[in-house]
Amino acid sequence: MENHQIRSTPEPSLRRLARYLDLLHKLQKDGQISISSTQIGNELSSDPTQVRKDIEYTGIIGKPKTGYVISELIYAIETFFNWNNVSDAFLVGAGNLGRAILGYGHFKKYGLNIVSAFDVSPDLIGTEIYNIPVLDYEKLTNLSQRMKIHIGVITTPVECAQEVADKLIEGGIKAIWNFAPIHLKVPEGIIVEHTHLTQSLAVLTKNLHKQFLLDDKFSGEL
Amino acid sequence: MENHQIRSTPEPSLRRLARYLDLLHKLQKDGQISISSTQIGNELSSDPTQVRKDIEYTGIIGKPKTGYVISELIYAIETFFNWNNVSDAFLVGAGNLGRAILGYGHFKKYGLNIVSAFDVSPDLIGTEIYNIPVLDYEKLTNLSQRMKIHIGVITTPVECAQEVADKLIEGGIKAIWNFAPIHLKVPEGIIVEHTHLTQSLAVLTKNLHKQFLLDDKFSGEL
DNA sequence: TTTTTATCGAGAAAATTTTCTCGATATATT
DNA sequence: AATATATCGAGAAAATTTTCTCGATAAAAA
Repeated sequence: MENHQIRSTPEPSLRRLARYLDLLHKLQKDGQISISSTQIGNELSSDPTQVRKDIEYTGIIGKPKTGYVISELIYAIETFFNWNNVSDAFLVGAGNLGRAILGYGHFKKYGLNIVSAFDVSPDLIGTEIYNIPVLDYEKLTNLSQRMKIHIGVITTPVECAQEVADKLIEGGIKAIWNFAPIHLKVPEGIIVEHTHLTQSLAVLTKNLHKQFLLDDKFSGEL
Repeated sequence: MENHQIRSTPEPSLRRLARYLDLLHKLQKDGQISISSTQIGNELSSDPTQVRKDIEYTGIIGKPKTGYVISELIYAIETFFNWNNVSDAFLVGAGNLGRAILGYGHFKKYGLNIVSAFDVSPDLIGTEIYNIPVLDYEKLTNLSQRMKIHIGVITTPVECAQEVADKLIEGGIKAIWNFAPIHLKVPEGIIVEHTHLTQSLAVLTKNLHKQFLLDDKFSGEL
């Protein structure tokens, strides 16, 4: 009973694959037909071998000398992430960030279709944001059960995030994309992806700090 | 000339440290005085040894049996990231996402103070968003030079991101927080932190997919 | 047609990150 | 005061991820 898990793709590879996809869409628009790992590496400042290893996870096989056909590679990555089948999702918390996410119309290309937003504010309930209706938070559990929604996006203030998560799970949700800066406690088998911007800021400021030290200027200030 | 680099903190550790800080602020508000790596591990479902290793990077030393004094640990993490010294920053692109970031008032606690936003839209120029003035994009380079701004946040559409980055660098910016889904080409020594939500979505959907397969339901659909 | 060149894929090696182990020690309990 | 307990920090071991090496091969050039 040691290790029966499926050999799963490393998380860094998953993140890089998403970036390759962005690049591929762009190059395809520019009319390019095929691409090598070397070129991807050049474009994204990463190592060609690593690019090949990442791409291997999608199952596609390239050709020596030419690399991969862009359209096939796009299809392989999308299939790998199952982004050809779009999942409906609910978003809870129609504040600034929620609004920004509702306004970003491209998630459908990444398998996510937000069908309703929920909020407690009477001013918002009944309105539409970018054609997505804002409904009463009280109806969340009932609706997600009836509509068989599997993904919930939490963009509420941190104080209510755990309660919202509980409600979502009660309504049958399987995966939560959490933007509130709190670690959600969820039962086994529920997926949580925690996206908090201060984490990125931590990396940014630390690197900036390091760079300043390397530059040997500013050292007095730091 | 092999490896003269400063032994730098792993990026996953940086991200985790930011999460510890969130937790510590919360527990401090609840009146707790000290905390052990075991408790942090329980709260965030991570390994106590890993928590200790992460915390070691900040230089603080804990006590057996009791752990760390929360206020001291907060101070140590903030100092580690240099978040006690707030840096002024510019944001370019006052659309949905830009607005959301301007509206999130807590970045000051994480060392980032956005002093102005920039946009090309005449409707926006001259207005204020959450008390932050929106200025004409044309004035970007000039102002960032004069105000000695070192950090730029890009929340424009993907098409203009590279051009904006070039302008920011021309204006003397050292670090860019990029939300546009494109790999920016920048000269050596410029820090870029690329935050793109589809990367998180990649991880989320892949895990969800895997979970569904484990559950052995839905396999027909997938 | 033969040679050259660019790139793939696979396995090995290196580097990094996480997890394990354990002696030391501060606090609580007997 | 002596004993028990929880936790730290440091070094070792394990696991994971990245990078290197190289034979095979498809396309282009000679």
